[in-house]
Amino acid sequence: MAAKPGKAKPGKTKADKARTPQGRKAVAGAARAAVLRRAGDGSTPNSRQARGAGRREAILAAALDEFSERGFEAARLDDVAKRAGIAKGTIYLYFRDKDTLFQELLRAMLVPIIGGIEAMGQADLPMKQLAERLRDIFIKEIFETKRKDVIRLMIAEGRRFPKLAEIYYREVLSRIFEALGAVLKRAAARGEAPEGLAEFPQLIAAPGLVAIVWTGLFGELAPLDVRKMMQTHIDILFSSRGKS
Amino acid sequence: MAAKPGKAKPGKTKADKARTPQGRKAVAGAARAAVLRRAGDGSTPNSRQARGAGRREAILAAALDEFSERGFEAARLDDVAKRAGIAKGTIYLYFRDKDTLFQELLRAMLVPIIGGIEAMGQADLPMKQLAERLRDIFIKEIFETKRKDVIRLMIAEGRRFPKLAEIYYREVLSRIFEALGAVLKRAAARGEAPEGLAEFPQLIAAPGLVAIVWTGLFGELAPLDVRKMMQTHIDILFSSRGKS
DNA sequence: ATAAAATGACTGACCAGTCAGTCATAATTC
DNA sequence: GAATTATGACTGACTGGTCAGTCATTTTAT
Repeated sequence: MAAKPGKAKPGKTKADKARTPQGRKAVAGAARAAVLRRAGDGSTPNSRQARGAGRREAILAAALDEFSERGFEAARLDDVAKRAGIAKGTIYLYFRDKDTLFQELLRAMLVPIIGGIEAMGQADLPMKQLAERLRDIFIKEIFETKRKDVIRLMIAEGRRFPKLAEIYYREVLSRIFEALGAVLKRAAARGEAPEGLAEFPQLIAAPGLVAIVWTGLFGELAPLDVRKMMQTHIDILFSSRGKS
Repeated sequence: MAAKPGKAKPGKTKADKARTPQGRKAVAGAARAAVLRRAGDGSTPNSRQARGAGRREAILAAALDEFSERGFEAARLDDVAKRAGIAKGTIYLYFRDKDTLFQELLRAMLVPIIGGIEAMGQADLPMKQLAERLRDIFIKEIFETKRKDVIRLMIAEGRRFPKLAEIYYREVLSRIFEALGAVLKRAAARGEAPEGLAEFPQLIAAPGLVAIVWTGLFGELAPLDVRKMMQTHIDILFSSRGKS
């Protein structure tokens, strides 16, 4: 958060040229070649656009790793650049500043979550099976991917990005919980879900939150069998005598 | 860096006196007077000792506010000092560095939690009542106090302070969950708690975690009736047909 | 040849931690 | 008990290092 442009005047440039360090040129050139090879290694005789798109992806991926390893404040953009195999300045061709990079990262990772889940509200499965499928999706699509790190980031830093929290709530959570609430209400009418649960869909999601927070803090210290925990939870909520 | 007097020797003092900057003296004096007035404003004709004790407290209180408002990295010790009504240097008389201050703060706030809870394992109440009492303790002693902010801090920053996470796990969580597990096992034997729950006491605590995280992120946006949510949870876990 | 993209040295703000100096209080002396 | 000296809690200007963001220059694509 420092913006003190000042604006250097154009004009005196000629005089400076002599100062350019030469020794470095060769080295830098080599490193650069490697980078470019990497960027284009897929196959396409990389057009500008293709490369540009790739860059964005690379930056976001690197940023995710750095941010989730050190947190927003402690993460250094130099490291993000290094990890992405580019120079720091390049980041600024794709993102206005550190804040923007962070927010676009979370937004891009979090919003797509609804897709899969919202659709599920439609299928009219028995509640327990639906819950089990939900659990599988959670484990496969969130817990075992980097999305869990994104959620961790949201939890850890969300407070200082209220706009981000709002987006996440509006575009993701409120929709998921609304769908869940509807499903739960129907299930309760059929006697497949406890009364009152529909009002607090958070209680369905709670073990997921526990899983993410616990493994983040005590993962090595005291591993948690997440699938089993969630199964236990489901059995308690949706069947007096669970089958499996 | 310069001379290293450690305690100026008596003798040459006279000569130096002239060098003392004057312009500052008056200003500094005034500021100081204000500080001292504030420090002693309670009533005690502040003795050295009494003041010293108060300072530590004041620093910890200020640090809690700053840390939980901005996070560990972004919090500035100058602001902590300002909030505590002291100078930055003073912090270093009581804490080695920023890390230490942070860790001692969390440790001091978190460890005492066990006291109340562990005792409860003894009383042999019906499970549901025990759960309700637990919920009341949580709401009164954690959720409605600054301890919830401390837990939030632990969640947000704990990953980068593994030693702290370990202490928290060993000295607090493992004990609480062990006690809870035992209670749940007995309750299950009496038919008052679902089988399997004893293995995952985290499931009892889950709504508490939800409460803390939710209110931190979406508190203003979508308030959550924490007590009601927890009651719903208890009713589902511990009675087929809840009474209230 | 020209434009667009990328680079990385550089700048300036920022902040943890230091330390020489101050001064209220305590200890000692007369 | 008044005057003198010693103590150490407290201060805040300062240092050294860090890092977000800029921009003149170089590289690449067309």
